[in-house]
Parts: sequence; C-alpha cells; structure tokens
Amino acid sequence: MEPPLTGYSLSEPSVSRALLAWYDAHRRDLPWRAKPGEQADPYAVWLSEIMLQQTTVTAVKPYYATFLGQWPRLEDLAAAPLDAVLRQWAGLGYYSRARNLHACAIMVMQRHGGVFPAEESLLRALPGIGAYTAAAIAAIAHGRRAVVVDGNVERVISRLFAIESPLPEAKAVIRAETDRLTPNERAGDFAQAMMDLGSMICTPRQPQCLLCPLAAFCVAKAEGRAGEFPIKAPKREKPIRHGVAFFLRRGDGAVLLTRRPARGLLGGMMEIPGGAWNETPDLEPLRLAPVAADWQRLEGEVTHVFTHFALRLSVYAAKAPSTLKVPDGCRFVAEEDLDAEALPSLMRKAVAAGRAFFADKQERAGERKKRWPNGEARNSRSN
DNA sequence: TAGCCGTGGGG
DNA sequence: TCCCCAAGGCT
Repeated sequence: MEPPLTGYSLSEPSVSRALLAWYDAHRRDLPWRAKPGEQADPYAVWLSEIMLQQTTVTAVKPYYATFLGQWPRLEDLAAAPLDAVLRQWAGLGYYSRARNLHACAIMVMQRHGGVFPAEESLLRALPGIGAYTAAAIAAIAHGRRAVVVDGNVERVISRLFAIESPLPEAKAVIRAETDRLTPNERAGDFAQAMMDLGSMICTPRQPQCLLCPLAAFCVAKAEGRAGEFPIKAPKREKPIRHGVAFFLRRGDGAVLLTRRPARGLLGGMMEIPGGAWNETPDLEPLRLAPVAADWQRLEGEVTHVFTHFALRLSVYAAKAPSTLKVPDGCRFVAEEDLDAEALPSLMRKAVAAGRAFFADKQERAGERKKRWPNGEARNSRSN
C-alpha cells in the first residue's frame, strides 16, 4: 500500500489544532451546549447525552426542551414518578434509557449530593452511563481530559487512518488513535468538534472532503476511499414476528390499557392487551383476548420495525360489554388522556387503528341513517 | 462477546 | 420500498 500523501505525522498536535480552529468557526449551536467561554451545565450535558444515544439531534431537540421545562433541575427529575418520565420519553425509543435516567438522577442525589462527579470511574458506575457517556460528561461538563469515542469519532478516525479492520473489532485501535489525538486542553471541545465534523462533513455517505479541515491528514481521502470507511461486520437478517392486540373501547371512548413488564422490550411502557409475539401467527388469536366480547378483526396489520425484528400486529376491536369487570392489571384510559400515556410508537399505531375503526363505523352508521333512513342494508366497503 | 433494545428520516 | 443510520448501554 502506498504511504499517505500527507506530509504530516498524525501524532503531532496539528490535527487537534486544525479541528479546534474549524470548530471555533463552524460549531453547531445546540440547546444543551454552552456558549463559547461559558461553563457547561452537567445536568444539561448528562440529559442530552442520554437522549442522544443512538438518536439523532433532530429527534432529541423537542424531548430535551420538554424534559428541561418540566424538570429544570436534577432534583426535580429525581423526585418525579417513573411513569411521568416514561410518558415524556414515549416515542423516543430505547426505553431502558428512561428507566436508567430516572434511577441515575436518584443515585446522584443520594450518592453525590446532587452533583455529577467528574471522575469517569464514578460516572461509569451510574445507571445508563457507559464508557462513551462517562467520557463525554467528564470532558464536556467538567473540562477533564477524556477519550471520547462515539459513532462519529469511529467514522472520522477510521477514515483518517484508513483502518481496514471491521467494526466492532477495530474499536480498540480506534480508541488508541483517538487517545493520541486528544489534546490535554479543550478535550471537551475536541470531542464535540469530532462529533460536529462527523455530523456535518465526515458523514456516513457522501463525505464532504473538500470542506474538511482534516483533509490534508486523511489517509482515506488521499486514497479516494473516504466513503468506504468504517468497514463493518456483516449483520444478521431481521426475522418477522406476529402478534395480536385487543382494542377495547367503552361507550364513552375510554380504552383498556395495561402496563408491560418493567424490563425488556418496551419495558414499563403501556400497551393495549395482547399476546406474545411469535414467529408464526396464532391460529386461535381470540383465546388471547383480555375479556369476552364481540371482537372484530381490523383490516390489514399494524407493522413496526424494531432493532432486531419486524412485527406484524393483528388488531382486534370490540365495544366493552356493559357488564364488564376490568381485568387485573388493566385500566380504562379516557380518550382525551391517551396522548399523554406512556405509549410507545407501536402502540400509538395500534390505538390509532382502533380509533379509526370506531370512527369509521360511526360514520358508516351516520351515512346509513341519512341515505337509507329505513335501515336498508348497504354493501360493505370494499377498500 | 454478541444479542437485546426503538424510532424516524434520508438516500 | 428497502436499507442504512443516529452523541450506546446492559447482560
């Protein structure tokens, strides 16, 4: 392989200097980010870092604003009921983050007097804070020198050095190279600069090498192969699972909900009752119904794609019998309160399908009354 | 260590 | 439509 045409040694501080100069001119203005010269708020940094785990800035912004508005300080969040946190988190995904966020807030209050520690090892011991987040908080919120490696850094470094080994195997090498490049001063800005670069210039597809402050140092760019990195191990294919869910609606519009088990998939979140999700559709789905009722199968299926499988959810709807005894662990939620519940996106789709079914039914009944006042039968809709 | 754990946007 | 991806952590 030819040597890179850089003329620089990557162990020199040239890289960090070039990057920080670029950052000072082009840094993103983000709600949780301190203005130049200001001190970052550890609570804001922590909250944003948890939300940003595997989640885009665009998706995080409204949630961050809501959380900070409702719980302006750590002690407010620690004092909140877990369900209130789950409700506000609903839709953002990876719900263990919300559970750990709440547990972490309580733990920082108890163990650290409400102040986030600056030591990585202490941060690392808190729920939801792993190697990346601990380093990020230490560097960004406390000004410590820490080696911050996230997905952006992995991409930038793997291109800078044209690392041919695939992820995740290459993680150790990438960390070592990041360590060598991380400056003793402004380590937090260096980390954020790497992330801004990865987000704005050194993007996964179509990297903008012509605008890159590190182009002169980049081996992959010199080889015209920037877009090929990072090399990744092949991923497994995604299986399909099938499930059933039951939308039970009371006359006043209230809907029967229950809470999922505290851990695991969608842990602690609300759902309409249903059965397990299996690799084959259930042959007798009605035996899974929470109550006996006149269940009608909705047309089509609610589909949802999770990280490691795709779900096809068959939804049944029924009007709650007047004599109904509410099943254990379930409760009716008023129609106007559904939006505020801790319903994950999948369940919001299922609820929307159920509500549409009843709205459509009501509309059909109205049409019949208007156009066929005698109660004459009408052909069923055929969409 | 590798599988589990969401969601929505973009190419 | 489909596939890829995003400031990872936990077990």
